[in-house]
Amino acid sequence: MRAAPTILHLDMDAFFAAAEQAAKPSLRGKPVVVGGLGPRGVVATASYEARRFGVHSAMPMGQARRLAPNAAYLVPRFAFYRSISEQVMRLLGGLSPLVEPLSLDEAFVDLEAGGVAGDTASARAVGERLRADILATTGLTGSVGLAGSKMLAKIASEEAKPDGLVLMEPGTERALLGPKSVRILPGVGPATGEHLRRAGMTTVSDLAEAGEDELVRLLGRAHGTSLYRMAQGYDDRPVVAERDAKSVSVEDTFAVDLHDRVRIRSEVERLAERCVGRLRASGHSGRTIVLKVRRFDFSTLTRSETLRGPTDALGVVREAAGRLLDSVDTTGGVRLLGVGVSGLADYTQEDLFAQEAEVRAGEDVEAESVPAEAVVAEPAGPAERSWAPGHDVRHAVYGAGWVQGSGLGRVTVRFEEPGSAPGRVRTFAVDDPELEAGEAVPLVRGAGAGLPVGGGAPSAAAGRGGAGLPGGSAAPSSAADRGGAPGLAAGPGSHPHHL
DNA sequence: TCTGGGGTCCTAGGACCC
DNA sequence: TCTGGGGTCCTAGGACCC
Repeated sequence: MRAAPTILHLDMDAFFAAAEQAAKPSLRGKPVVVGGLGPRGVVATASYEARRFGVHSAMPMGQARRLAPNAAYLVPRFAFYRSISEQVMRLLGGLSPLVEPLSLDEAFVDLEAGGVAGDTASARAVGERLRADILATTGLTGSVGLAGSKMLAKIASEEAKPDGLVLMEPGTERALLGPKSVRILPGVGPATGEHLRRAGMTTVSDLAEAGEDELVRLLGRAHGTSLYRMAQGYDDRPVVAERDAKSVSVEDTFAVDLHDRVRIRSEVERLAERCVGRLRASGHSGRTIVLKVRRFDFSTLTRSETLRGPTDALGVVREAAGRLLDSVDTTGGVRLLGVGVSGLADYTQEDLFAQEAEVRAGEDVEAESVPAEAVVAEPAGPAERSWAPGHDVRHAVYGAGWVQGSGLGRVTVRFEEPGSAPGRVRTFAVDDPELEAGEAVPLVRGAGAGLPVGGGAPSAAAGRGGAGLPGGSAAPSSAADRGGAPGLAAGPGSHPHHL
């Protein structure tokens, strides 16, 4: 808790949806929903126009479509968002060495450690200039909160949304916080909120009045004490730049429940491959293998096994996951499977135990020598389609555009790009030889320099020559996006945020 | 067309050890 | 020979966050 509001929290406004609107002129000012388009998809981000219809994050897509039938529904393009995120994080890095990314669109910055602000006036000036720089560099708006602690800075940025800045003057926090709902405090979700409500506490000042002992009795040691402190506006957590990953996991929800035991096993094996690909790409090995199963009725269970030493060997992880599956009853059907590795070692190391097990398992050396990238790039989920809505394409005659929809052997493309006027729509056969996957066009001319969208070779900034990227990154499939490995593998040390 | 995917942290019980 | 008390590791589950 410091005397000057020098902790900054940045939160990009409706990030995924705003990025799509910036890339697609015809969508500006219109409701846009980004999320899974399969039968079991949920909303990742809704534009502010879509929110007016009641659409919000984590809502099932079906419900969103009922509320906003005329919105544009797009599949997320993580590689594209990541490239924008890197531009933003670079701007933050110019303010301070202490930048703590929380996700692609959110971060804390310690302005005091950066020596760029020491009082209210300078902090506000830095925040406003940052917002202007972000707009100039990316074409997108972000909201800024400034306060003397992380918690208050985050609450401030929430109040600033959209496209604003709120500075909480130290000394005013208790008065500001007191009347607000307990739900604004970090760590108070639906369950804790309901728990507190049943105990008669709905506002932050209710918590402060209840006292620490009462909160600990209700919520447990850790949660109770931290909530009591937060309710008084007290929070001295430092901004931490680098945090070590603790686990790596992959999971798939299937369009229809799986019943066939053989199919379930093969899916678990494929998940193990993807998981190991990601594990290796991040330069880790791990000791504990976790299998996750969500049944037809949404009940979820995990089974784990801890090895004697860390491994990054595919055979070892696959065998362990298989053993864990043996202990799970799947009658009734399975809607989700996941494989994870935790207990990560700092670096990949030679592991005699793992190699031994590998040999016993009859692992063929060939599979082990497959590069991690190749494993990750394998076609993934059942939801993969050739022409996913929202993806960039290029037509030999009409130029750059994006997929508006496809089906019945046809694909509809709108031809426009960030700097153009809203474009018009044309329809082609899905196998039209003049149509190919395209690369994302930089949102701001000249601002995207040195920001390869897929994390591959550096590409010319404003240049959007047809075959700029190798097929792997430019493929319409979102496999590379979903894997996330290219981004992780691309910049050793330069990307403080993990996926 | 009811509920994604990737994470983090905490709790609680049992095993095991001193 | 009627019960201590910690500490650590492992497993499973749950809440929460974006």
